Amino acid sequence: MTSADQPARTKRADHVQAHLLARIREGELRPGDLLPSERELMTAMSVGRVTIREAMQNLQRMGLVEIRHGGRPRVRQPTLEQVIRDMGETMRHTLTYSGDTFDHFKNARLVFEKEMVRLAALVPRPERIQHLRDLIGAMDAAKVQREQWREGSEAGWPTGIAYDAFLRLDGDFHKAIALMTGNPVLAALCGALFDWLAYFHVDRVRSPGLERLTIEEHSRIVDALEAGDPDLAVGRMAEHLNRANTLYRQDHAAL
Amino acid sequence: MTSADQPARTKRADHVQAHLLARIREGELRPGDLLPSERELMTAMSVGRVTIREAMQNLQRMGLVEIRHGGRPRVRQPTLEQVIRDMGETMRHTLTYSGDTFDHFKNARLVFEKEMVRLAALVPRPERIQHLRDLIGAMDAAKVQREQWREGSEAGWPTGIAYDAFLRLDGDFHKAIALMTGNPVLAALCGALFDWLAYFHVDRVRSPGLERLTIEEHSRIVDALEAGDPDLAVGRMAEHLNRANTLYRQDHAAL
DNA sequence: TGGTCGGCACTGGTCATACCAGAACTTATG
DNA sequence: CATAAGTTCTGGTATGACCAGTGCCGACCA
Repeated sequence: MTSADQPARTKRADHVQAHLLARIREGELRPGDLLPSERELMTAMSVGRVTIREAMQNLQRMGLVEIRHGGRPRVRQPTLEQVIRDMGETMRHTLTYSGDTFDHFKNARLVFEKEMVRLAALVPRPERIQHLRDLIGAMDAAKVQREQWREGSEAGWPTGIAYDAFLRLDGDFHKAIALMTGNPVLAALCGALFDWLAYFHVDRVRSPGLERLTIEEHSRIVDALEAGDPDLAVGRMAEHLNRANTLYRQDHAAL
Repeated sequence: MTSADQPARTKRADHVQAHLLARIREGELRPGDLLPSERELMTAMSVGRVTIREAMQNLQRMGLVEIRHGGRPRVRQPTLEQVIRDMGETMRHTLTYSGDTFDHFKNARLVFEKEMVRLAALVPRPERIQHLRDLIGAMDAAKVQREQWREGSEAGWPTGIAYDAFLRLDGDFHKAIALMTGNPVLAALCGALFDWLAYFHVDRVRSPGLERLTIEEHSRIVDALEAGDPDLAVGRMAEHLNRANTLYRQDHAAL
């Protein structure tokens, strides 16, 4: 794909995109710099403005530039986390309409999280353990807030996730465990998996008392980590996720 | 992100995109169906054609529709593999210019592959083993071809990977191991990791005799799998990848 | 009759121009 | 000197025209 093959006679936009990409690659345009305006690029490259726009939007979707109405485009340093997060929408749709992919995806996350907690148990640094406990404490505080929401609205669903603190902290917890491996890529992936699946989580509005259970399970995982017992930690993580896996809703629409 | 929040005052294109997305979600438009032409949608939704185009191109980037010059857009069923593959370009750039992310990424793959081979060793089904051996046999055959290429051109590099058979088979091998877990998501991820890193692989033009070494290592991994010895398999996979990890070139451009 | 070849209609791709809307810079004003 | 008003940048959209591939269908030929 993206073939920079010469015979690509079609799609001037791709040519423009490749040109700008090259200028960024070469370091001529560096993160934070402002790119020329569409009109400037238009005349400079002898193409129409729509062509420039198409190329720019591609670059924006790649996370390489940032476009704001009224201001000039800015070169951006793409982060793995950023890139992964931008897939969210697509991933959601794919998971929703790919049949058994959803289950395989949940299992893949299970495999992943088990390995994360296993590696984390091998190096139970005290301050990391304390961080995890702090997160659990925060979840305990957030529990109340969510219970209040519970009696409120039935939630206007799938139009985006109204991120409540509890859910966010839940994700942070798992991410923090992955971060104990010392590898931010693994942590980013862990966070992404959580976010993608969180969209299908239904426990936010049902299952009262579930927060307490989640907190307990988290605590026991931390205990295992602190004890430096990988197998125990893996087992408890597996329990935790397997229980949670029953709380996803898989709404296939006429498929 | 993607916030379907109401206060999204700007960007009619986003509205159009959301509308089309909804029609696909609802099942009104199903994979394989032809969408209305840009001009039809334009009049139907009372917006300019550029707006329609922007929305459609976003959907295309998401892998939800397929646009061909001269024909009507077609709804496409996005595959996890497809989605992951489309990230290739972006991922390449990110890995190239994110400093130590590259090393973390390699380590993440190491963690991942080790777990894959561990799981695979737990269920050493004979036909799977045979499949792996077949792949190794094919690599042996492809070895010659690549050695011929070696004396040829120095390779016009980074303009896309001229996929030689050996490299492809190498990726297939790792993917096949991941597939032994029975989870296609893991296999897809495995293949993606390989492809992304293959871009930085330099052993295609140097290190004569390296193919033989690769084949040997693969064989020994299969032996361990056949023996149903997870720890041994993991160890051999780790050796294999650690050796290979020295053969990536990390060309930071003026950063 | 059957197959091929041409042309027409339809589609996306691009251009040019004009205008709207948000951001930023400049200037006048208290 | 600070703030507010206004000018002039920027991207976002509409319109109409034309170019360039695709596909359909009918005419022509063997």
